[in-house]
Amino acid sequence: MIPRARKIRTGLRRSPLSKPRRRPPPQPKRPTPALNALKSAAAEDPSAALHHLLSSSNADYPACASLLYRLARARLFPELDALLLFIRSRRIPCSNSLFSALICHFSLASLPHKALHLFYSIPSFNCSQGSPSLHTFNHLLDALVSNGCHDESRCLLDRCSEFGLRANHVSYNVVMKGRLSRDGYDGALQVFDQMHKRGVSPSVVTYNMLIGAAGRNGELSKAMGLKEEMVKKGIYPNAVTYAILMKGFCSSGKYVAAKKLMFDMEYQGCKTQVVNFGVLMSDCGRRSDFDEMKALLAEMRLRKMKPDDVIYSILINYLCENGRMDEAYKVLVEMQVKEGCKPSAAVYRMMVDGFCKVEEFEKGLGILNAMLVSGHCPRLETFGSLISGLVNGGRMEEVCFVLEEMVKRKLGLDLEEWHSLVDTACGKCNGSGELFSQLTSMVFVGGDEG
DNA sequence: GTAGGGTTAG
Repeated sequence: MIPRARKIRTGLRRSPLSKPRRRPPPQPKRPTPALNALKSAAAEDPSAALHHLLSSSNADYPACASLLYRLARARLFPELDALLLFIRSRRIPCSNSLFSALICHFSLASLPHKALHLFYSIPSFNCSQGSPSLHTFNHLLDALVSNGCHDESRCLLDRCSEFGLRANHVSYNVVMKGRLSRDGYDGALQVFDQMHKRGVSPSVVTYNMLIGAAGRNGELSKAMGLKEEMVKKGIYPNAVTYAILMKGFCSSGKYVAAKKLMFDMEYQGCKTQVVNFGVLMSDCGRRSDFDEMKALLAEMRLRKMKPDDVIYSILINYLCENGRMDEAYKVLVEMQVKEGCKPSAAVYRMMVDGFCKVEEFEKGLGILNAMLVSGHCPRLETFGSLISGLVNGGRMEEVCFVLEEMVKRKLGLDLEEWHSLVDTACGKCNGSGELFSQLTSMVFVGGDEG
């Protein structure tokens, strides 16, 4: 498991086929000390990098954009606001894709109104198109819908002409997703009708959402009927459509029918993809049918399909849930060696939690180490269960290692967790003062624990 | 950009 530095997205990558641009003025060969300071600060602390940038004279788009992304990822929103004000006042040119990316970050941080505010302020920036693009608009709709602002999203959809935009199928699909989550199938159907009245054609995604809703309601013939309807309209089901249908069958306990559909789809002119196997694998996992899971993997190999990281994470997840940690570990190694799949944070989490569950805390610690080295950060709960396990086993050196890693990541235990940790440690070692002081010397890092 | 197997998000 080789650690790899995470790439910083600058939004500046150009295709080799894109037109050559005017050559920029020659740059000095050696970076200035100020630039060096900025670079090293940016590598460590985006907030420090901001202060350097605001006081530097050569703040250009690349520097600003990469710092904006870093601040957004670190969720340092006050700093991000300051940088946006700076970019606006300096008339630094910026692209619509930058605004889209920031809107997505605001959405993930549950700040839909911040996303809305940024969208409205786009014309005040030196933005390449001068106004928001349909892409940016659709991202904003999604930010609202994903955060439960259904009425705002519908309102905005009706007002798109004010921004010089014409809503497309994606805009309606996003709003339909919102209605589906709030009002179910019938609500979604209202958006579907509205779409039709306004002359926007449904897409395969539109139908996939309706089919999914029908399947979740257990209305399998309705789901199949929708598939026929789309074909009649010349909208062709894709592998995702079949995956959604198969999932419907599985959730009604019809695994065999789902599997048959996976074979039938090929005859209906749609190539089976990994996602279709994923549906079957998950259903087998829920029923702890590991033999069938193995058979599915063999079938994939027979078809020369490469199991991806998700397929492996399904398998590992259920092996861990069933306490079959030796097998899970084998699969973890196999996915990396045989397929070159990099385990995701989720897979590492499953493995650490799985080892904790069977009380093999040292093996859990080994996985945690690999996880940290590969640049993933465990959840607080994962850290917690590992620590309490190690404390129970009296492995204080390891506990301190884990606590130090938490401190590095500004993760803190709350007061209650500290109490239980200290209680356990003292209980284990008859109130050993040394252990107690080792533990309490760790800094409180949550900020307001007192 | 929106749907989809795993999920902490990407």
